[in-house]
Amino acid sequence: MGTKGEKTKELIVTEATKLFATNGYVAVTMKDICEACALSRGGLYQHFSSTKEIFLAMLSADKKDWQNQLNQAIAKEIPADKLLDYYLEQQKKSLINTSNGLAFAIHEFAFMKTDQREYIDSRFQAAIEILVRMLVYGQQQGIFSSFDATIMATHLVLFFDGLQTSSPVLTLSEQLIESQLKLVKEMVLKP
Amino acid sequence: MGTKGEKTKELIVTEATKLFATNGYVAVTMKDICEACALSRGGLYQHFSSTKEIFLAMLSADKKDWQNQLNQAIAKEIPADKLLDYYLEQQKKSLINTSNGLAFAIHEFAFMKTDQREYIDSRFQAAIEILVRMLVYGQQQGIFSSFDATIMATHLVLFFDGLQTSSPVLTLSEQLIESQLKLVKEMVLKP
Amino acid sequence: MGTKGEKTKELIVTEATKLFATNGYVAVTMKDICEACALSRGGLYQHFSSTKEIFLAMLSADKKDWQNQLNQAIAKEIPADKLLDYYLEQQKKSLINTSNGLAFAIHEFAFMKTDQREYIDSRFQAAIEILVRMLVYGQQQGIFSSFDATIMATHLVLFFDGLQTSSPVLTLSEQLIESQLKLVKEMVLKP
Amino acid sequence: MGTKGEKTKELIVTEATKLFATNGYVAVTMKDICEACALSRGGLYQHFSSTKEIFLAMLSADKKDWQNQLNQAIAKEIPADKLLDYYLEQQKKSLINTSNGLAFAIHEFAFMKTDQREYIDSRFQAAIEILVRMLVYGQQQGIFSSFDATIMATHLVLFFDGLQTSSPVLTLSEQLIESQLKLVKEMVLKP
DNA sequence: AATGAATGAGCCTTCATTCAT
DNA sequence: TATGAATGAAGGCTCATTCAT
Repeated sequence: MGTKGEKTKELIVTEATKLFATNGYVAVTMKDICEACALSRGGLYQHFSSTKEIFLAMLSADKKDWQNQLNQAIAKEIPADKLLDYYLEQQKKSLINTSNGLAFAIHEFAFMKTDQREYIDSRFQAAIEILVRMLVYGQQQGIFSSFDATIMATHLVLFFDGLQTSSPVLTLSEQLIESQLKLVKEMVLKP
Repeated sequence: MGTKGEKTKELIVTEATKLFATNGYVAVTMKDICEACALSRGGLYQHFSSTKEIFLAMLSADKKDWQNQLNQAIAKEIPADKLLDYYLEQQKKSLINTSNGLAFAIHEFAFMKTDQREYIDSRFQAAIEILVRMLVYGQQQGIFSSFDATIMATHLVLFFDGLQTSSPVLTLSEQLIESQLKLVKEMVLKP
Repeated sequence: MGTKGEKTKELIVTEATKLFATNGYVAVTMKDICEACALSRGGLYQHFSSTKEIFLAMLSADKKDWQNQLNQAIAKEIPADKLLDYYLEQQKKSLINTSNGLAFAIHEFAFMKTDQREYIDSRFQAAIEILVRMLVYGQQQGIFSSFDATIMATHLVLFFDGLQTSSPVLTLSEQLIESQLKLVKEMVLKP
Repeated sequence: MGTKGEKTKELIVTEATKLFATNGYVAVTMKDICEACALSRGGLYQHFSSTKEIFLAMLSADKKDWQNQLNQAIAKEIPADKLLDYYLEQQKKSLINTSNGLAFAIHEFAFMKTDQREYIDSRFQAAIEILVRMLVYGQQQGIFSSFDATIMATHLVLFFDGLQTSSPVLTLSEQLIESQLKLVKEMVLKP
């Protein structure tokens, strides 16, 4: 039922997420988070003792969102081409979202905290698995071209990763994004 | 004839590059660079007054390398498929190179120093242009599939960017890399 | 009821004032103040983030003292010649006070921080106004000579300013000071 | 006949004087002077090994100017009231001169370098002596009021010192300066 | 739970000064 | 004489972290 402590924790993660999205991982200090939450030093430390902890808390919350997205889409048994559209739509949305620095922050986190590599690897694998499931599903329905689903999924994950990570840094036109999404569709769908 | 000052500058850029490749951009301090060069604080500051300056010096040196690579490959008038192989080979090399954190460091730099966005944009555009030239060349020779060269080039640049940036973070198997390169070849070459 | 923070702030201003009086404005570093207060770097910075801030805090405290002096003297409705004596006495006191470097420190501060000129101007004006009030008062009582009160007040303020500022620098004999005060009296009082 | 070395020395003193007048004494670094003279570090140190040395060189050059001014005025045997006018005119000139920070710089120097107190004292005495000579001369001519010449001279020197030192710091109107000069005249001249 | 004062470490930056050339 | 590379010391500032209240 959400004790006060839990609410504060949520507040912290929410505010910190904004900061990470805007400034990346390393640049965010405990002090920044204190200020963003209007919390004192001691108050913050009561709940988390480092930005790393907060970042991890954010990631695991995020993961659940991902899984939910997947579950919902699969549960609906939508035709594969609609699923693809949905997937691309999701990617587009988070590309356009201004505060998309999160993708970058995650990279940064992974780079700095080598001890978290396993965790990052598992996220990567999870992203691929989801796509594989979708691609195989489309091939079974005869809608998608024949290709090695794992290889293609990996390709797409890496591609979108590049796109997401570059988006806060490069000026990517709406048109560029559209044409890239169209290309992906052509790669996946049967001609 | 290479004054003492110029030599020191080169030394600094060289040592700093290693540090950036290993630790990313933000994590490298002027102090680190001092130590790596066995130079005193003041000695370093005589030549560069911030890591940003050093990073930019490194980038512009790097840019020249890129241009040289292009010029050499084009000058040799090699058949398009060989050129593609060469390109993929280059990508693979820098993927396997342990100190490939540079790709990440550049992203980090771009993210932090928003005032350098133009510069980063121009690097991105330059990378695409090179590829476009190669792709069109292959299409003229009838070796490459018919596709919009600019869109495909953009796709590949973003994909390899994702790959390069992820490589120091994820455990990418040799096999995974190979299969991805093969996929790219299939996308580009006529069946 | 005087929180710990406020007490520390007062301590800082007190100690810093001593340092400014002894060494002038520019020569005093945050480090010096730390040491004088037996406070760590961070501890000091919690309260003030520059010597400028501390100096301004000191000045505003000082200003109140001035105003109080004025109020007290005026409230007592003392005859004008006694008021003059009191004023000269005050000047003499702060001349003899060893740590009178404060007058110099204020000049130095004003010279360095041109953005504080308004503040310094207002202090100058305030000093003149106080004197004008006293001089007019004495003229109304028929005790002071007839002169333009503002011009004379300005003259005296500048003169005492020169005297105060010079006193830590020049070896001014007791006798010299006495004769100067006597001269001022002759200038102001009716023969 | 002005060797190269002497010319460089003069250049250094000239440029440094400008810097002192603008920034005061402490704020001027050897580096600043190097740059102002377009001279290398080593080049500057060849002639002077500290700002203190340069400042002293400047002061002694300045002293000669003062003496010359005196000699010229005295030699011309001008009536005392003209001499007074001339003196006041000189004061006014240097008050209006923008770069009048020199007066402040000298105070600062005196404050910091307590070991130079004797030197500063002698300057003060010299300034008084000059005035005394003038005042006595005027009294002998029956043009000046009767007052203790030494005391009045001291008063004027301190007053103008306060004025000169305050001028770069306070916004002193032309009118204020005029009225002060007039007051001084009234104090000195017979009614 | 929360506050905010205090500590101490670490990096940044600027200079005076020296020295080989 | 003059150059400019290099040193090292001094001070500035910001944080993570702890602790008494």
